[in-house]
Amino acid sequence: MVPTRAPVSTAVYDALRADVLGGRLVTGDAIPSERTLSEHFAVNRHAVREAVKRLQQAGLVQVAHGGATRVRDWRATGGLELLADLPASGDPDAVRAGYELRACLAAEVAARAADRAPRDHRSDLRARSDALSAARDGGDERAVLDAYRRLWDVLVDAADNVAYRLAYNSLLASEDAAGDVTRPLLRAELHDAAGVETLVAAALDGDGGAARDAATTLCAHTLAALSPEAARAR
Amino acid sequence: MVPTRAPVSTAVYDALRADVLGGRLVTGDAIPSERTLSEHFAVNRHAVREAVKRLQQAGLVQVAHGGATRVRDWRATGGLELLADLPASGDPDAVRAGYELRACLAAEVAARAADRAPRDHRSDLRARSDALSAARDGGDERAVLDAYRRLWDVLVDAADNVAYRLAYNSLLASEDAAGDVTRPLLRAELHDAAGVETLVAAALDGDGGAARDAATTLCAHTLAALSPEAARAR
DNA sequence: TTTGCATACTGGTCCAACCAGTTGGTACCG
DNA sequence: CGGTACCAACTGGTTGGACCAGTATGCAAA
Repeated sequence: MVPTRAPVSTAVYDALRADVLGGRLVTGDAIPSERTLSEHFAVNRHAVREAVKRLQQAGLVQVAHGGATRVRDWRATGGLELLADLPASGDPDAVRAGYELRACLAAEVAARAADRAPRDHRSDLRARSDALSAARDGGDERAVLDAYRRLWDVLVDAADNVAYRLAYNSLLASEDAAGDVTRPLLRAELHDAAGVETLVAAALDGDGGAARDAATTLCAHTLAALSPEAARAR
Repeated sequence: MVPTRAPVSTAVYDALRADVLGGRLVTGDAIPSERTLSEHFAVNRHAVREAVKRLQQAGLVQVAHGGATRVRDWRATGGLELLADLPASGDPDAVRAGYELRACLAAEVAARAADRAPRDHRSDLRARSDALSAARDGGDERAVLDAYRRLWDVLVDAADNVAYRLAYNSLLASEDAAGDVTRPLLRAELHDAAGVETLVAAALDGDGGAARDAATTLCAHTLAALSPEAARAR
C-alpha cells in the first residue's frame, strides 16, 4: 500500500543534482570523494557510486579514475532532458523557455504532419480531436490536458522524425516536472476549440502552411500567459 | 599514454543500450536479472547495477524492486539526448532527423538573437565570424567546423533561452556521435561565406526576419545534401 | 633548483552476505 | 471443487570490507 520508498542512491543523486543545477557547485568544482559522501549521507559507498553514475549519465559531472570527480558546465554540455530538472532547482525562466521551444517545434511538427499526412494517422487524428472535445465537456481539466497531449502525439508521429519525437518527449517531461503550478497557464490553449479544429482541418487537408499557422496560434495562448506582463499580473 | 580502458560497467551499459535501441529488446521485455547479467558478462553484480542505473537514467528501462527490470518504450519516453545513440544502433535516418530539427531551431535562434541582440554579444559575433573566415582560408576542415560552431554558440547564447541551449547541445552531441561519416555533408554550409555574412549582418542589425531567413538558407545546404536524391547519388 | 619516487589520496572492481519487495505454486480450509 | 492463505524462490536494494588501479603531492636525493 505504502509506495515503495525511494532507493538511497536516489536521495544522494537528488541532493547532488540540486547542488549542481542550483549553482552551489559550479563548473570545475570537485565534488567530495565517494568515501566522504558515503559518510556524509550515511550510506554505503556503492550507493554513492550509483548516484554518481547517474550524474555522469546526465552530463553533470566528469569522473576521472584516480582524480577527483568534477562538475561539468551543464549549460554547455547538458542535454535537453535537463530542462525537466531546472524549475525545481530554482530557475523559474526554464518553464517559459520550454514553452518557447515547444512553440517553435509545434509549428514545424504541424507543417510536416500536414505535408506527409500518412493515411494511417487521419482517422486517429479525427478520433483524438473528438475525444478532446468530449473531455472539455466533461470538465475535468486533467482529462482535457491528456486528450490534448494525445492529439499532439498523433501529429508528432505523423511528422515522422525521431528528433522531433524525442525533443517533444523532453518537453513533456519538463511540463510534468513543473507540476500543477503551471497548469492553469495552459487553460486558454486547451479550451480554444476553434483553434484546434483549424489545426486538425489543415492537417487533414494536407495544408502545411495553414497547419503551421494554426499551431503557432495555439501555442501563442500559453506564451502570452507566460509573458512578463502576465507574470506581473499574477 | 594508453588511454584508460573503459570501466566494465560501461561495456555492460553499451551492450544493453544497443540491444534496446537496436530493437533486439522491445518494449515490455524483461531484461535478465542482475545476477544473470553479472554471470553473462563475467563481471561483478555492482558493475551491472551501475550500468542499469545509467539505462534507467537514460529512460530506457524501468526498474521494479522485487520484480523484473523491463524495457520502456523509448520512442514514447526517451529524451532528445538519445538522438546521439541512434545512428550507432542502426538508425541511419536519425542523422537527417537531427539536422531537420536543427534547421527549425537555428531559424528561431537566429531570429531571437537578432531581436534581443545584447550588446555584449556583438563584438563576439564579429570576432567569431572573422575567425571562421580565417579558418576557411586555413584549409583545415575540422577547424572550419569548430569556428562555425563557435559562431552559432554566440547566437544561441544571445537567444537567451535555456531550452534552445540544451537542445542545441543535444544536437551537437548527436553530430559528434555520427562522426566523420556525415562531416562532408556539411561542407556546402560551412563554406557559404556570403550566407554566413548575411546572417551575421542581420543579427548585428537586429533584423530578426532577415536573420531567420539567412539561417534557413544556411541549413538548407546540409538538408539538401541529406535528401533522398543526394543519398542515392552517393 | 630540479628530478624522481614513496605515499596517500582518488575512483574501479570484486566477494559475500543479508534485507526487502514480488511472484507463483501449493497446501489447506470452506 | 473453489478459494484463500501462506511459504519458497525468485527479483532488486543495501551493506561491509578488501583490494586493484590510476593520480597528485610532498619530501628527499641529485
